[in-house]
Amino acid sequence: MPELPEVEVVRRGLAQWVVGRQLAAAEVLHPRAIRRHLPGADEFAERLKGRALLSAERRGKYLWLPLSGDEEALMAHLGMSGQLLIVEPDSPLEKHLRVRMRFEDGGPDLRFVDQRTFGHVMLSSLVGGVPEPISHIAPDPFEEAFDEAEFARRLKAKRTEIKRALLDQSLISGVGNIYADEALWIAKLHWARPTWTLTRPKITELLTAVRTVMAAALQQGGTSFDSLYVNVNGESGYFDRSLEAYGRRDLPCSRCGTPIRREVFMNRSSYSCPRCQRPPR
DNA sequence: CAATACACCTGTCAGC
DNA sequence: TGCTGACAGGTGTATT
Repeated sequence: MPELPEVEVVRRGLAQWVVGRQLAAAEVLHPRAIRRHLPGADEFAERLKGRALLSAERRGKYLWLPLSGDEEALMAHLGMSGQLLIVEPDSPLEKHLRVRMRFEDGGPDLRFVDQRTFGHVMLSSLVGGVPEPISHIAPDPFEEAFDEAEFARRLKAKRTEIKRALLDQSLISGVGNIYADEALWIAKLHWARPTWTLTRPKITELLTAVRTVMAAALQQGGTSFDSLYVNVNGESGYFDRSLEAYGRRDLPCSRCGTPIRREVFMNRSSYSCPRCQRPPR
């Protein structure tokens, strides 16, 4: 479940179902799932044993659960197809189960399931409350720490296109391919618009669009085109019905009726309205 | 330094 | 029916 709204849906599920509980055992079923945990699977499992999960935190698309004891956390990134599921301990093992965590209370497992294995989990120290491996990730636009003036300054200093900048997690985190296209559609900006030509008011408008579309998506439980994108209980979100650009090739723009076009940019799809979002000269 | 191309995976679907 | 190629919500690393 990848972009910010979908990850936030998962964070809320974790806060409800695993925070406050004590881990009994962790089992790594696929080494690739912990490839960023350099000490390896045995150390990962040993270090988790007996630790309590204190809270559920998120920055952009990264999740972490601070642990009792030392200043460290269980961190997760869902990649393209990762899921964190809460399931009864006796329920059948999922086909793509990568890491299984069991609890002292005998209650539901926390399972990391990931078809494509682009996601990962690891243990990491906390630096200023944030996992050390994501110190290079910028705050997301819902955080107190997000500095709009700083974002605007860095954006204008770039020599690249606006969509590439929106997807740059070191500039602003949490935005992915769907919500980048949706926010650009709302702000009537073409994906190729050079960052340095944007005025400060237009940048503010774009940021408002990013926050608006992500907040709306969160209210609908996120965007789910298929069963890969589900909350901790396996349920889909409904925001796909509200998308204005993404995935709507040849369908009429809701503002002007012009068919939405699909173009390839950065080796992935970009959807936009040819009339509302004029390409730069 | 900054910007870009590519690799990393499994699965589904359209077209032949 | 296969088979092939395109495509899928992301990001770390290597290369310019």
